[in-house]
Amino acid sequence: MKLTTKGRYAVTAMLDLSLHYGEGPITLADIAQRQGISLSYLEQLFSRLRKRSLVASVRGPGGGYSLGRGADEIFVGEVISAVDENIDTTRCNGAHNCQNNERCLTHDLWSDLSNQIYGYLNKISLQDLMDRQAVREVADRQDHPNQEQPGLDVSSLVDGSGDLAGA
Amino acid sequence: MKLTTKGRYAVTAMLDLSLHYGEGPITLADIAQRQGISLSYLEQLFSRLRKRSLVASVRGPGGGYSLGRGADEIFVGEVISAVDENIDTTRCNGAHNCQNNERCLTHDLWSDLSNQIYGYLNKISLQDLMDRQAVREVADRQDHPNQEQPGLDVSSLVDGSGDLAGA
DNA sequence: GATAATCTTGACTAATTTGCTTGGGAATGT
DNA sequence: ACATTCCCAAGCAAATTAGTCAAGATTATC
Repeated sequence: MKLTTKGRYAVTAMLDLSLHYGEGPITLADIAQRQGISLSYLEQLFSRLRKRSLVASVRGPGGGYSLGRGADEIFVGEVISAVDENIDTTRCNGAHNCQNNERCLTHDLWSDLSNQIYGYLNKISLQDLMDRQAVREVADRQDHPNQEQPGLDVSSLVDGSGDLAGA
Repeated sequence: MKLTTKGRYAVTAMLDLSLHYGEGPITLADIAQRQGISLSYLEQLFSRLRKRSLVASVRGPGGGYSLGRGADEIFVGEVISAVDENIDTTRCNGAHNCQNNERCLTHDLWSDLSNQIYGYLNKISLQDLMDRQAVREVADRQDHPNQEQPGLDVSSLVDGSGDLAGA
């Protein structure tokens, strides 16, 4: 289990896709601009995401990428391990051909933790993240009712259209 | 939150210290040999661990390092963030001065996840890892009573000293 | 006090990974 | 045809990892 900025980019891009689900294929150029990631780097990441069928692609004009499954069926752990995919085999591979028992034991302790983290991340779906965020925003608004919501509350002051009620 | 081999080395070394708790100070040379990490690299890692008082040091002959607190008071998240300690400030720092709202939103989603992972790791102590490992080993032995336990069950076959009963 | 063991610090370096660029394709809607 | 998009591979600069080397500081022991 590894967790670096590379994985963050991948998860961020997948979240971007999730947020635009239903708008048809999303081009990498769009994601690149929105998330501030270089287009070619995204291409590399999506090449790996596609191999794991975490995304589906449509070529040609009007083409782009969309989620390979529903946002509630794609888990953060999958996304991260898709782009990490290293042939590392951590020194003491298999954890049973060590030099001495002591070393094996500590390695077991680590791999135990690693498995825990991985299991944890494989329970969090993209949908979960979006849901929790939505919940949190509502909670924040209730906690700070006086606080300015730049670009949002202005319109509700100008007219009582209430187009934010459902958001 | 970052999770790399660097953090793994740090956690592994701390686990090594935990396993030898009560034997007085442990030298880095010992850890280096047992865990297969270079001495100088350990020195760098322990320099940071010491600054966070996760370890205590004793100089001179017979000196070495020991845990700064009890193994049940040191959490994996602390150890990892101690050695990562980067001045990164992820592009969109503070998450509130972004170019557009869209980008901010996705970054919030990521930082939400990052906080979750961090919170998770900060609940797992070194003691927890050792305990769970011990529990798992017992469970394994009960699940596979016939299976050879190399280096362990031989002695119990030879004599009935039962020195493993308490382990 | 001399000596050896050990931590402490800093500068330097090789190897690897990240993040990106460039330059070409291949597919496909218009 | 043409523009738009995915696809792919080579290469490359910057950062990070992992390690070496060298010089000290502290302290137990002889």
